[in-house]
Amino acid sequence: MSWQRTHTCGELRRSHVGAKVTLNGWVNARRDHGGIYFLDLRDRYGLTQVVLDERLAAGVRFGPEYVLSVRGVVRAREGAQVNSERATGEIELVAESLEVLSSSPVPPIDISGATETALETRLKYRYMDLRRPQMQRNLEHRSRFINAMRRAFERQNFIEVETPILTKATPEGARDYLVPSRVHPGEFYALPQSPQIFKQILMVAGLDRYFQVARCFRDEDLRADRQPEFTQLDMEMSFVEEEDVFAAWERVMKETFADALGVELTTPFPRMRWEEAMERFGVDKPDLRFGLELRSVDAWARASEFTVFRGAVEAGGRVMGLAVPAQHALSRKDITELETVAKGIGAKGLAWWKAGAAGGSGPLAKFCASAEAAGALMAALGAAEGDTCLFIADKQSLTRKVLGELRNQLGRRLGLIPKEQRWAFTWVTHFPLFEWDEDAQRYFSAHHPFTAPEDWSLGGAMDGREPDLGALSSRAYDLVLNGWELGSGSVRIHRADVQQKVFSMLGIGPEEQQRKFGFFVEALAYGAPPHAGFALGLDRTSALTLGLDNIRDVIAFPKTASASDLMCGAPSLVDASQLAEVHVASTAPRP
RNA sequence: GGGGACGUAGCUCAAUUGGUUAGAGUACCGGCCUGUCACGCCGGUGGUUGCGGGUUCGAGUCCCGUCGUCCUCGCCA
Repeated sequence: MSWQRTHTCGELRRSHVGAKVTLNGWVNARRDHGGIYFLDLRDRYGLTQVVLDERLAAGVRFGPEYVLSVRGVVRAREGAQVNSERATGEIELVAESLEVLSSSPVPPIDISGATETALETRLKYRYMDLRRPQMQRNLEHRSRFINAMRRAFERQNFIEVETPILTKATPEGARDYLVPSRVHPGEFYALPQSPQIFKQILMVAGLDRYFQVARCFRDEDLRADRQPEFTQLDMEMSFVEEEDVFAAWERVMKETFADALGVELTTPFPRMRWEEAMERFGVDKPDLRFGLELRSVDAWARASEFTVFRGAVEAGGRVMGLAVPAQHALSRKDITELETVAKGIGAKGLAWWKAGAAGGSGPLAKFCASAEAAGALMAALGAAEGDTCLFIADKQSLTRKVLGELRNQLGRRLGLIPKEQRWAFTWVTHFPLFEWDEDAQRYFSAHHPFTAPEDWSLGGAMDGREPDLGALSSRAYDLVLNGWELGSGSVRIHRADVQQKVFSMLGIGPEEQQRKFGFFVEALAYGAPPHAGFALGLDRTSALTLGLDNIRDVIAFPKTASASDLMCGAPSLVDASQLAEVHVASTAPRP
C-alpha cells in the first residue's frame, strides 16, 4: 500500500468525514492519554489531529519532527471536541496504519512551541527553522509578491532578461566580490553590484522595456536591512523621463499590492525634491507617517544674543529645531537621552526650550525674555505654549542629520506613527550629482556615474567652463516607504561625450575610462536612446510589507553580520590544489 | 576597523558581595491516565558555564586574550 498522501494536513473538513485518506507530515505534538493517543501532524498547509488507539500507538516509536505517513478514516469531532482555533478543528483522522518515513534526534529548535530560539541556532539548523509556520508564511508572501510584480511588468510589455553573474570589476561604488579566472591567469571576474551597465546596453540594443529579478553582490559590512547578496526588481525603459518611470512603477506597485496583499494603494505617490526632504525631515528617506518637521531658526538666531546660535549662522551654518507638542511632555531625563544621541552623531550639544510667550523655561529662556523674542521663536518653530523645542546649531549637513535622527527616534518613542496609515510612499527626486569625500579629497557620484545631470551642459563643463561640482543636481530618484529606502534609479546619460565628461569629473582619466568603461562608452556612441530606470529592493520590500524589521526573515538562507553561512560553513578554506588551479596564493595565515 | 549587548542542560532562562553538590521551565526517557489539542500527574536522564590563560583558599561571577551571535558608526556607485 502506498504511503503517498491523498490530502495535505490543512485540507480536511467536515465534508471529508468518512473518507479513507493518507496524510504525510511532521510530528508537531503528541498527547498520550493511555487508552487513547493524539498526534498533531504538520505540513506547510496546516495541522491535523490524528487519533491512535492504544495498540497502534504502542506498536511504533516516534518523536517530534519524525516524518510519518498515516492512513485512516476522517471522523467528525462534536461538541467540546471541536477545536475552533484550527482550520481542521472539526475533524480528526482515526489512524488505521502508520509508517515512519524518517526519524529525527531531539530538535534544536522548538517548532511547535512558543519559545523563540536564538538566531545562531536558527541559522545553523535553517532547514528546521524554515519548518516554522511563520517562516513558511514569510517565504510564501515573498513568492506571491514577486510573482505579482512579474505579472504587472509583463502587462506593461516589459521583458525579463538575465544578465551575467560573472562580470567585470568596476572602480566606483561598493567593494566587489572577485572570482579568479582559471583560463586567464591573474585575471578576475567580479560579481555584479547591480546589472546597471548590462541593462543600459539592453536599451542601446533596442529592448525598450527590460526587467529582471536580479541578484546583486556588494562586499560591505552588513546591517539589519543589508545582506552581502540581495535581490532587486531591476528595470529600465527607453524614450522616457522621470514621470514615465514613476507612472510605470506606481502602476506596478498598485497592482502588486492589490494582487499579493489585497491592499489598495493611492497613486500617484507624492514627489519631493531631495533638498525639501533634507530641509523638512533632515534625511533623504523621510518617514511621512508623522509630522514633527524640522524648522529653520536661522533668522531668529541671527538676531539673538545667544552666541552659540548666532555664531553658527554667521559661520555659514544653520540653526534648526523641532517642536514636540506639550501633550508628550518630555522630561529632563528624556532630553538628556536625546542629547546623548545627538552628541553620538557629532553634535556639540542639544539646546532646548519649553515654549512660552512669557519667556518659557530651559536654557533658552533667558534669550526669550521679551514677548517679541519668544513670539518670534514660537512662530519660527510653529510651536504652541508648553511645547518642548529642541535645537541644533552647526554646519547645515550635521544640523539636518542630527535633527533628522532625533525626529525619527521621537516618532517611535512618542508613538506618533498612526497604526492605520501603513503605506506612506514618496518619490525623492533631484539628488545631488556629486558628493565631496573628505578622506579621498575628491568627488564621488551620489548615485552612480551613469546618472544624467539635471543640466546636460554639466554647469557649462561641456563648453569648457569649470562648474562647482558640489552644486550640480542630478536626475536620480529614490522610492521611500515609511522611512525605508526601497529602491533608487535615475534618468541615464545616453550621450557618450557627457558620459566621458562625468568620468573625468570623477577623476577617471581617459586611459582608465578606456580600460574599464571603453566598451560601454562605445556602446553609447552607437545610437543610444534616451533611457531611465529603477531598481526595487525585494528583500526590504518583502520584510516591510510583512511588518518585519530584519530582512533575514524573508531570505531562506541569509548570512550573519560577519557574512558567514552558519549552516554550510561558508566561506571556508579550499585545497591548495584548487587555489593553484586558479592561480591564486593566499596571504592569510593558515591555522 | 570602532562602539555597545550577549554566550550557563537539546531549547528558553536563573544563580545574592567571588563561597555547599550550578537550578527552574520546557523537551527527552520511564510510569499512570479514553477526549486532549502547549493535555495532566509522578519519577528520571541530561552541564568542558563558548574557548584559552590569569588572580584567588575558592571563579558561571573578577582580569586579560580569543572565537561566535546581534545591534550600531564608518562603509554600502
